[in-house]
Amino acid sequence: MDISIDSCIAQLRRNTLKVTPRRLAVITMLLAERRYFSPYEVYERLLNTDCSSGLPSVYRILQEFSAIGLVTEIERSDRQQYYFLCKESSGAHHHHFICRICCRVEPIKKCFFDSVKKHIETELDAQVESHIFQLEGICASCRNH
Amino acid sequence: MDISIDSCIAQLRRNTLKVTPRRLAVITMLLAERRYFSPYEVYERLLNTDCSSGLPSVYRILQEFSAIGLVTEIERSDRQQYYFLCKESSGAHHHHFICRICCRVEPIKKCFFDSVKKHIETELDAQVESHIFQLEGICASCRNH
DNA sequence: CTTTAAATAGAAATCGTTTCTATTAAGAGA
DNA sequence: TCTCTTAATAGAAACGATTTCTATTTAAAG
Repeated sequence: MDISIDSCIAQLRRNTLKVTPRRLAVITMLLAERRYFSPYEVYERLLNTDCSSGLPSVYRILQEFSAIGLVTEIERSDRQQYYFLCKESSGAHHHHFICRICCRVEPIKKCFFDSVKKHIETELDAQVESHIFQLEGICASCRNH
Repeated sequence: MDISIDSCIAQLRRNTLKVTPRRLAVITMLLAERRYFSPYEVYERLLNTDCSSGLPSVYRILQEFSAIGLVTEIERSDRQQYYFLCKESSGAHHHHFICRICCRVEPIKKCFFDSVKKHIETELDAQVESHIFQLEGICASCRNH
């Protein structure tokens, strides 16, 4: 099943979050452009539209969306918040590739962690519980350009 | 070669950083306990010693150390700064395992990235340039307890 | 419609981090 | 060992991302 405004609305309802114009505006924006945004960028984009939100509201909306898995947070070296709407909406564990040119994010279907976990646990004699894995580079579209 | 106060001092000299009591105090502290610290924690520990530093100085010292590769920064979900002194001082690319109990950090000798890079590049038709990889769990010492 | 709890605005606070300026001290050279 | 230059440090202040607070508005259940 592909992600759409309707599936997002359904996800809000499933989590008893009200379907408000501001929330829809944020979702619509994230759906239109599949890249990551800072809360301030979202705020800026919605300014001067009929569904602009205050900056604190944007923060809250994005945090709520993140809490229900509607959006995903990524890691950046500036240690600030960035969110995007992942096309891999199934909720299955996966990782992301971020294009440093266009800031779009691609899900990586295969997680290689299981195959190396045992090696690492043996090497360290530790119990590995979680991992962070994220890739950066240049995406197909930006390369052919 | 193992890491020691002397090898740290040599590294300061190599990078024309002066060997000051405050810098030595930070190094000594990080050497004694191989876990990660926030700048504030370092500041706190040095308070009421003969080599205490102001908080801005601690931030600067840790940033300088990080810039010359003497300390390493880790990622945490609270998006704040944390540094530790890695026993793997060779400078070769490697990753880290963080114990969520004792906050100690272990280097992982083998990086599995090269073996999966091609798979990912083929899957995405992208050029992968860098990656973040970090593990968390319970270390050997904390498990046997 | 009414009602109620959730959502939002906007101001203000918070807090990790950085900047600024005056002072101190490391260490190179005499 | 002494002097001098420049880097290091202290402490106050600023900064800026994020959160909190309170009053107001609104979604949506009944």
